[in-house]
Amino acid sequence: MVSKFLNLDSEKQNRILNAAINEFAEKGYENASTNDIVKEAGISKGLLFHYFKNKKQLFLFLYDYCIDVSLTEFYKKIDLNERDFFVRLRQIHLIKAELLNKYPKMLKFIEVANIEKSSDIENDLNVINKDELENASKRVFDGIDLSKFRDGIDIEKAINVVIWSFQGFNAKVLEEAKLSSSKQINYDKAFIEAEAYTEMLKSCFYK
Amino acid sequence: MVSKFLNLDSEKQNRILNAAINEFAEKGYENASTNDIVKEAGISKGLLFHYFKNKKQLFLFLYDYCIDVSLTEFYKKIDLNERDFFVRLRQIHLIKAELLNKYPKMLKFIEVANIEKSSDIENDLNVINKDELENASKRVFDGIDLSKFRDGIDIEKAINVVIWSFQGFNAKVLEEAKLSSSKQINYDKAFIEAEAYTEMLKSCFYK
Amino acid sequence: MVSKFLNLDSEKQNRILNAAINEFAEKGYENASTNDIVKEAGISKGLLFHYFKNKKQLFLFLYDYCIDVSLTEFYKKIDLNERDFFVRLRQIHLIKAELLNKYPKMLKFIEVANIEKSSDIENDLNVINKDELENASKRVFDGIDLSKFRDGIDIEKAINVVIWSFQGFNAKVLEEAKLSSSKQINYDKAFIEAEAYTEMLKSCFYK
Amino acid sequence: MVSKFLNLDSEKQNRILNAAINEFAEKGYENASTNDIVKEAGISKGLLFHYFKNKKQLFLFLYDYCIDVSLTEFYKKIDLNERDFFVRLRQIHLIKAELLNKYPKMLKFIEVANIEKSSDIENDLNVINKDELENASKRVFDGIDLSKFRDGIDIEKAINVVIWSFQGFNAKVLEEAKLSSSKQINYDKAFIEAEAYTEMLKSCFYK
DNA sequence: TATGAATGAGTCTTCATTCAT
DNA sequence: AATGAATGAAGACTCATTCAT
Repeated sequence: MVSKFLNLDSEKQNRILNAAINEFAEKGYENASTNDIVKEAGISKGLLFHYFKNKKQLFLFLYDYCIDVSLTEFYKKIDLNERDFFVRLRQIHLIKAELLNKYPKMLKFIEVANIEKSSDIENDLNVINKDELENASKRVFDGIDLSKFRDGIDIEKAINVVIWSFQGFNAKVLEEAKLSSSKQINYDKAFIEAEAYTEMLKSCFYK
Repeated sequence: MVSKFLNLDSEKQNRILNAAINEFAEKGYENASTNDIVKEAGISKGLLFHYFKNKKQLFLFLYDYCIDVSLTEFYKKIDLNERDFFVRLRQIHLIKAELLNKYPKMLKFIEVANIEKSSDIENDLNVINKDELENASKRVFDGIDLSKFRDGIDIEKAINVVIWSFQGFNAKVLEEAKLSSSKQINYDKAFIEAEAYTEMLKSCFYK
Repeated sequence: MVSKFLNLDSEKQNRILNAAINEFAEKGYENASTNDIVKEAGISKGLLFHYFKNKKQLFLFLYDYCIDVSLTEFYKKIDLNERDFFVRLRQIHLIKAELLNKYPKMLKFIEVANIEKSSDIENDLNVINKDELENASKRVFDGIDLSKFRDGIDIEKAINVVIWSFQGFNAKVLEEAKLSSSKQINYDKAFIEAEAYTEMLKSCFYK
Repeated sequence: MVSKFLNLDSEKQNRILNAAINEFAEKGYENASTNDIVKEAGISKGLLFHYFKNKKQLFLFLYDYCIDVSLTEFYKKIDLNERDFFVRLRQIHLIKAELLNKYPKMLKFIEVANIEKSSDIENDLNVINKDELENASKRVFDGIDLSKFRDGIDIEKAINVVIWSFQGFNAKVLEEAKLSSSKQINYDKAFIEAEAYTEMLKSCFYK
């Protein structure tokens, strides 16, 4: 069924893909309207269900697709020869920002999908989650130069602390942007602050 | 209107409260069914709308209610005389765990509400968010003994790193539980690990 | 049941009466809300149904009541000694205008009731219609001096033509007011025009 | 949306049209039930709203449709070469009676629509009213031979008197039928009476 | 392959009416 | 007499999904 979809000329394929990703990203699973998707994609009601047996399968397919595309791009861009952990981490964040720029809806869709509460979806998502994302986040730190870390330190934990710190930092930046009058991220300020955190954490965990 | 509800005998009040919190926590705003709520609460269709003029007002009331109840309990339990940051933080997490145990759906509801995408809800929620929660998270660290922090360190940033680290740690514990066969949190292991993180961070930031 | 209502102190009686007449006049039978009536009257839900077994009975009672009150006032004001048909007719219209001023909702209610399509109501209304209004419209022209009419004319038909003409004229005045910018009746102009019609019809039917 | 409806095979189109006109004519706008309409038309709930976005749009469409159909038929039948006012007027009433026979519900619907109090409807109706009906009622008396009227008479007023008289006469005939045992109009008697009124008015206003 | 008419269970909400107090 | 909590059928409308063409 889905294979039929993959044989479509890519222009139509993309129209459908974009329309659907957009709709789900904007409204979440339950609230997204297949009606609006076909309208936006310029195809008929029946055709969508010709390619995807139901809304759920469409959603799950899109999730797979978005993960694939973004991970592929991600690994294309990352420089695994860079062995310094903090430099690598900064790289990762920069690439994320690039992807967010290039595929804003796609990443929003992934985020929305991971939050999705609809019991219809939740279970089936976890399966893919494990297989695809888990080893992705491992590979991302392959080949890091561990000798730079202070002796006696639990390196795994240290790495986690750094990663979590930057997760938290990102969330803070986003939240501040949302509450600001301009609703815009102040990238310069954020970058300077990020460097300060980096220095602090480096002084904690590096020799 | 809501005042009518508050005059109800508390048994029925609780049945309605629990049914509604449960439903919203499980399915989110849009997908929650007022039909299912009344069925679960064992009341008639009309009665729900006798107390709450519509689904939205019910949701907003519940949000207020849940915030109130959990913050009240939180401040009743927290010992603001404890001035050590790490001890205080451990306290906070333990209280959170307790509350999660006592009112599992309530906290899930709050979380779900804060994520809610439904444009119907989003705006009205932010207002309450800011006023109530913002200064709550400030008070929680009132009276901390800052003299214990290493000289020359940016204390605010250090505190953020610790908080974010434990946020990440908690998420990891939950995720691991979800993927485990037992679906249960292994509290002993988690506690030991948490202590290790605490020690590591203390050695980073404390004198 | 209704007799209970009539024993009420007249202040409360009036509050209920006015609230109900108002509501029905404004929204018609089906669309009127008993909820709004009790709210406006400042009484409880139950009390209304204590006095009137249901919405229909309330409506029918009000119809009776309004007909009674307005007819009573009407006969109190009309001068049955005036024997000239056209003078009497002018009198009738002036009294109608007075009543409309004094009891605007009441007359609007009667009008709305007579138009009412709700099958629930329609039949039961006709019964009262016949008994009460029929002989009212007869008495109104009691004692007219028929000798003033041209010989050989069918007086009944002539009278009908005059009555219908003024009915039509009134409707025209109202319609013009509705479509005008001020939404107000231009009474001066209307009066002059009415006199012209009167003269024309007099010259047709009078000796 | 409505265009979808117009492409329907006319059998089903008519089923829907008749069911809806019937329901609205019988119960008025607010009280009419879309449930009953689809039941009567033998279509599903969803289909009605596939063609008409809501109850209001359906009602407004029907109004347009009914006006169109009845005016078209009316002008097809009327003989604008007949220049005598009274003959023309008789013609008009005969055609009305025919239409009433052919499309009883349609005309009742139009009447009901013009009376409609529902604020939802009232405004949107007036617009169409003015444009369509106003100049219709003018054209209907185009080309009347005014030279037949008595000199010195206000012809416009005279015409109004005649029109209003027959309006009143029609209402009387209908009312009498409603109150009669047979509930049927006695056409023979009505015709004779109408002729008598015609003669009387002719002798008033014609040379 | 492609269409879009058709379905009907489901949505939230209203409202006249009842009844225990 | 008076209250107002409680009912549940009915209201308009939505939407994923099917199917004849």
